[in-house]
Amino acid sequence: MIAKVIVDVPSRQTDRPFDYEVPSEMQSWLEVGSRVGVPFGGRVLQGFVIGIAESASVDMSRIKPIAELLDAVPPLLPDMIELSRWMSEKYCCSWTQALQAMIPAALKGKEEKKIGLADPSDTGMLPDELADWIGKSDGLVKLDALLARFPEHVTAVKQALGDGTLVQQSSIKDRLSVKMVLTVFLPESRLSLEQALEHIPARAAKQREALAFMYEHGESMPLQDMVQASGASAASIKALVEKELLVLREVESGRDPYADRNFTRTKPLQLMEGQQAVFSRIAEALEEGEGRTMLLHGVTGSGKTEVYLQSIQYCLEQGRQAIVLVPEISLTPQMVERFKGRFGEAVAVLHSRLSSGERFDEWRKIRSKRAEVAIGARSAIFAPFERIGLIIIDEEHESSYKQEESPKYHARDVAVRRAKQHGATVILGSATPSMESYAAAKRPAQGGGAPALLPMPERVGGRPMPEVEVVDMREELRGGNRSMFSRKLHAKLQERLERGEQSVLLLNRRGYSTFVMCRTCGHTASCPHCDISLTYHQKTRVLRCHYCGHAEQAPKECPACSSEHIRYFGTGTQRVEEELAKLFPGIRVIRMDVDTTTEKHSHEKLLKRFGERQADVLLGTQMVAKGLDFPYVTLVGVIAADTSLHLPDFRAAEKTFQLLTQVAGRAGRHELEGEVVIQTYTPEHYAITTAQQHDYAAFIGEELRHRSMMGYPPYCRLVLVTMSHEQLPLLVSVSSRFAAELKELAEHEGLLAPLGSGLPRALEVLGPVASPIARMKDRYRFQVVIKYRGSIDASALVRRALQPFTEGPPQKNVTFSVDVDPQVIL
DNA sequence: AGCACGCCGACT
DNA sequence: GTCGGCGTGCTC
Repeated sequence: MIAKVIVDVPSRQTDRPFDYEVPSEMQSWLEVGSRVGVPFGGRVLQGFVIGIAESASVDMSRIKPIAELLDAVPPLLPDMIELSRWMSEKYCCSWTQALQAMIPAALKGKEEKKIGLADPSDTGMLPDELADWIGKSDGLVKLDALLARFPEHVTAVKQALGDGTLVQQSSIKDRLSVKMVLTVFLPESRLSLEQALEHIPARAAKQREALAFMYEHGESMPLQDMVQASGASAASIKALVEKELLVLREVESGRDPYADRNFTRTKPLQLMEGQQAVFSRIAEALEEGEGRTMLLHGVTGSGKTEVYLQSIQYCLEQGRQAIVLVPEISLTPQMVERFKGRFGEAVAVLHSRLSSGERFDEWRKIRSKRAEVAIGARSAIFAPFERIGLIIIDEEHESSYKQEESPKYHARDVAVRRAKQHGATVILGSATPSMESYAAAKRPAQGGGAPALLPMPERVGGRPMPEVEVVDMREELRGGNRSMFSRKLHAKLQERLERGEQSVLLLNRRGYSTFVMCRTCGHTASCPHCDISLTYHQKTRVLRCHYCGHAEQAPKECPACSSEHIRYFGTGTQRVEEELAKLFPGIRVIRMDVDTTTEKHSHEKLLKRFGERQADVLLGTQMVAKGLDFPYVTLVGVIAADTSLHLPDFRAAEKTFQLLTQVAGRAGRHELEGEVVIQTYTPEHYAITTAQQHDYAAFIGEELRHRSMMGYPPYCRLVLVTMSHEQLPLLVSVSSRFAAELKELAEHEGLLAPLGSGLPRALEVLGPVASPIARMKDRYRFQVVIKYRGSIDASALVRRALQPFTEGPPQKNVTFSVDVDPQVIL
């Protein structure tokens, strides 16, 4: 029995199956999808079994046996092997990268070398210390631990391994990094609270409080939580520990963060007419089970989530499982609560804030069939279910569904593919669908029938869309108002303050713009290794590069002209905050931006405070636009709508429209009516006028016209190839040779001929040109963009064009990075 | 990706 | 005369 194994080396030369003999004792356990440890080029590596065959495809004498089987239950299912193959082809990544993306990080095994004496009685020429050390730990010791302990004996160890005194044994060790958390316990033999309190001085009120709190709460609690919840200081808890009234111990970090919470079970709600119509269409598709994709276009507040919940219910009743993808940012405890409330323990939650152990636990819940619904961010699309019936992608237009590291997959596209394998239905939900999805849904389906578009144009309860006012800031300036607040927004904020209602202010600014500039000569601090400005971190007064991590002290004087007039440009939100404080003395503002949300959970904490009405204004960047639902928010203000409109990105208008629509939907979701004020310098731009009217159809009409004119998606597709090297001349020559190779291949396939009647070609190769970030980590970067129409397999073309550069020996140090369907090309 | 095998400069 | 530099080539 021969296993075809993909070995964990992400290089083009090893990106193919290798044959291994399956030892007889493994034969009944090993399956397609098993994870194994195999000898490969003198070491042991992790690999995935992608196939099982009777005989090998190379000479038997070269074949080695599998060293170990790493899991009792294969972490991958056969359909996922096929999916990973498809991914590696479509996204031009190695097969092992695609496979690795599908399983939790905890299952990324690494080789661990151990050594021991070949003959326990023969220590050969080993120094005594070494022999003692090895002898003490009955048999085998970790090689790296030994070398760390006796760095001076490296050569002796090598020699002993060479002459056979020592033997080496390798195995694959999972990196199940377990986080330990300081936890407070009640002592096992404990006094009653009354008795215990007698041991505490009467004046130590904090200690008494803390103890009482602990008795009330139960057995144990993480120290951090205890401090927060009881208001006791760590010092007073320490005092209690010293008195042996409490015990402090390190325990494995909170597995199943939701285990101790009681979710109130909810029943399906009565669907409104609009919801019902959509639900019936989904139920139909679920009945058919033909792997259809449908676009649920529902305005904000139209009750999409209830439709999701009932569709999932329907799917589960069919005996199939469901996956729900949401953008990371909206995967909040409230969101989780809605799903757990309906489906209880059958829900597994996967998101990046879990520790790798917690993630692994949730994943195992799915693999062992204890969960039937998986909800999570992008990578939850790989939830190891066996019979998927429904995949829901909420806010499908969100760019976070695209992974920016290899494999650079788009969860939406992977979902469509995976659904085909399972005959599952895909629901793409959004108030502002992406151009790609909308165009695809409008296209007549392959099998004919109605377009796969499910509209939900009305809000639940017939609540009106909020009134949106657009303020022309040029007018304000002409009227002598040089503040960043228009008179209208100022007046409305004042009103909210007087009425005790809340406001959300959005400073529409993509990326981080905290930089340093000399006001005398205009010099800006930039990274010495990358062509990019350094980001200023106010707290530490450090300038840092986002790409390579380079950090330096913020200068007191300009390095170029020695001027002391250095301007620190804050996040922008800081300036708005200052201005708010000036205009409305005593106003309580919560600022949410990269500066205030770096710490874990800070995001949730800030929102929680706002929800508890501890502030009048929530001020922030993009992140305030997503998924908030606070009943007392009756005003949403956009400080400057056009900041993202004029970026050199063909999606700038789409992103702006989505953001404005999204943020406008935050107002007046409950009894109180909401108002929205958008400030802009280009009030006539269609992205702004259509957002004001809540008119997606008008926006998309105009935007599609532009895209068609300029030849951008969805009228074509793109592949971005970025090459990098330390030496510019070499990079220039390699990148042009690559572009030439592409053109030659395309020419040969007849793709470069004009399509006739003045239409452009089926495929164009643009570049090479310097990348937008022309240098990163001391490497120059050039890019080539492939623009193509129709059903050309551009990935295959790129892979073929890449061959001479990866197989041949010359200049193999030029690294190629391929991004299929890139989010940004400029 | 590693690690081994293989041909040319500064050291005991 | 040897140790070791990392250039190319293979790994079932």
